[in-house]
Amino acid sequence: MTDIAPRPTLEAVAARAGVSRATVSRVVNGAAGVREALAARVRRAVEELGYVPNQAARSLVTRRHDAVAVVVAEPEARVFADPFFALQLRGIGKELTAHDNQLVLLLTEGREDHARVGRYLAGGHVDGALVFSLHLDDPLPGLIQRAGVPTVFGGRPGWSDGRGDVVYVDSDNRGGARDAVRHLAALGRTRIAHITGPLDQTSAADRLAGYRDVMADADPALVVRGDFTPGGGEHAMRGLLARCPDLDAVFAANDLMAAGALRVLRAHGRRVPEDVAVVGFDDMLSVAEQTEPALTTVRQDIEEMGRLMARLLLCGLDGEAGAPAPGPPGSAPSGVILPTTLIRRTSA
Amino acid sequence: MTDIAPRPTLEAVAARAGVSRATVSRVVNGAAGVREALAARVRRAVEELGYVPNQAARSLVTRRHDAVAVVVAEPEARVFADPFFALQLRGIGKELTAHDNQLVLLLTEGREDHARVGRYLAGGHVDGALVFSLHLDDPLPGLIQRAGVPTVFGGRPGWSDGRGDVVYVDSDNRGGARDAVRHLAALGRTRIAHITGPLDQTSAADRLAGYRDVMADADPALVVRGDFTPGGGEHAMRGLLARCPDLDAVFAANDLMAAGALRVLRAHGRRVPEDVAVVGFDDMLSVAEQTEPALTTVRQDIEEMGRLMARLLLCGLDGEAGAPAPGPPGSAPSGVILPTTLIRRTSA
DNA sequence: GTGAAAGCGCTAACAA
DNA sequence: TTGTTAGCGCTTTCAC
Repeated sequence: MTDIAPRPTLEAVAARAGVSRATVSRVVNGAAGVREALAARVRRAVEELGYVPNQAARSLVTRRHDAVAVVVAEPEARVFADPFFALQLRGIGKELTAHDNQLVLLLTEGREDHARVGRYLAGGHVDGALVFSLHLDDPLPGLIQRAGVPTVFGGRPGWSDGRGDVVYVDSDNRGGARDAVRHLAALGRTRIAHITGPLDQTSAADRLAGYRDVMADADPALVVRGDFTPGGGEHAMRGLLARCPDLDAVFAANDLMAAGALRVLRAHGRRVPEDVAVVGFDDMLSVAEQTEPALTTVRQDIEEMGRLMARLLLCGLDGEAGAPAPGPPGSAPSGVILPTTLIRRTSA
Repeated sequence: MTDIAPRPTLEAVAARAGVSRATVSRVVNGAAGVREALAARVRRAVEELGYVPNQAARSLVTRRHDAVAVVVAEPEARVFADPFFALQLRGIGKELTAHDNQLVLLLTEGREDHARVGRYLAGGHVDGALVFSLHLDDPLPGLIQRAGVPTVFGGRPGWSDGRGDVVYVDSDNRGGARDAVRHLAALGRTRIAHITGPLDQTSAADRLAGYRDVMADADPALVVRGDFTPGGGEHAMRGLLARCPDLDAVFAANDLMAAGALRVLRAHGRRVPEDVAVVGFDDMLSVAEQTEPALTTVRQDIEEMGRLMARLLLCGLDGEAGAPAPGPPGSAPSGVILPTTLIRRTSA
């Protein structure tokens, strides 16, 4: 611990420099209109006293905190296991830092924590929030809305249909899925299966929708539900193989499940891509490049998503109360959809 | 974004409840000495108005924030890749939450960010800091000390020799290493090699010291430097095999490197544990249980370390200025060392 | 038990 | 250009 040296105040600096508090404030905040001679005196006093502005006092009057909360409604274990978040966070961090904003990471490990997060946001600690991983029935959005904190969501919120002004950033999950399935079809595959993610997440639902866009009248038995984990992918693949032994392609809703599916296919003696072509989603390099064979997948620019979320939030913050997105004023729910690209490797 | 509804103040609640601000404050903060009837009226007013205290105003007077910063001086990528941090963070999070404190995660990606972190801490946003992953030459401790923020370090700081009042929590790296090497010796091994971590981290240095405690006059060629990564472990193992083909045991300074060493040993046709016994350090389950053969290793209770760090910090915070650790007042550098245990699996 | 009043350290009109 | 002044919303003596 450290000695609790009473930190010098603006007042003290002013006294030492022989000026008024207002002048010191101007210098400290880089406002124009202070004669250089005085400014120098002030800066020296600041230096000598080791003055650092009291943020609480400042925030009390400016109502700004230059801090943004990132809320991840997901148990920590998953957050840290998933390179997805790491990348997204990096994008966010870079953008925030560039605008001199602090990133405050709020972890929640279960529902009990949501109230705490709600209180934190409502307490006016931060200027805005970036919120991830909402499931359909999540109470957090409600809490946040009530807290009145400007928010940008990561991924299309499931309930965006109902409510009004929702800003979010998402990948083109549906379009990407369509590309993946079309690619398989172009390869001449006709029995194309789909392993979905948990359908209470819009990303999973949208990818399924993309699959259906192309495979409008496919055998329903070809669609099986997964959970975005490798184990889930294995399980789903086994089920698929049992029900539809004649399948010749699989589109998995993410790379992790595709990796699981690949293992099961091999164990069952199916060659990839000769017998069964496989496409994933995410282009999570640590997975997609390591599988045997390397995975053809749909790439999304995750870091850019993060950066964009931060930019959108900051930009809305600047524009005062409303008008967050660059869209026309009074425009409806504004989502920004980032494009995806199919990355061809060897699995399809 | 959301409409900027002017949040109700204490004043407003007081007016609505027909009492003074002081009374509302008392009720809101759970202070005793308010007649139940009044308290009920106040609570109702709070409810109706959706009142939430303005933390900036509160902090301005109380000088408390009920928030603790966790500073990880490590590129984000590593933080999120390493289950070590996840566990530690979980421990910290649990303890902080239990005491109604917020965890503010400060990520740094390179030296440029250190100044920003320093400013943040000095700005009085948090009551204290938990700091990790310091390398020997890190400038952060200096910044933090100057910021005058109570701090607990994760892992023994390299410079603790010089400065005074440093509180830290660490595993018994040296003792654990001794146990590991003694175990190998007890198995009858005599040519016991050691793959170290980066020696500018005290954990690595301490483990090396433990190895030397037991192998005082071992062939220096048996010690080779690694970097805590699997690749580093492989590289080190190859070097070892080339220099000392007669080695019959390896103690790696962490599980990741042990896993790499195991791969190389297998590639070279050495059987584990028959020809070469291998021991790791950490007991990182996702690694140690997955290796072939399963890894004998030194376990440290990482989550407990995190919890303890938080407890120490909070406890110091309560005790006002000084006396952080439970040690006698005026006691020197207080480090808390957690015990380790050897976990026997099949590799040794 | 309850209220009145004095700040916490800062910014932002407004005056000078 | 610089200083004066009035708060920001809250806690906390100190009277009542």
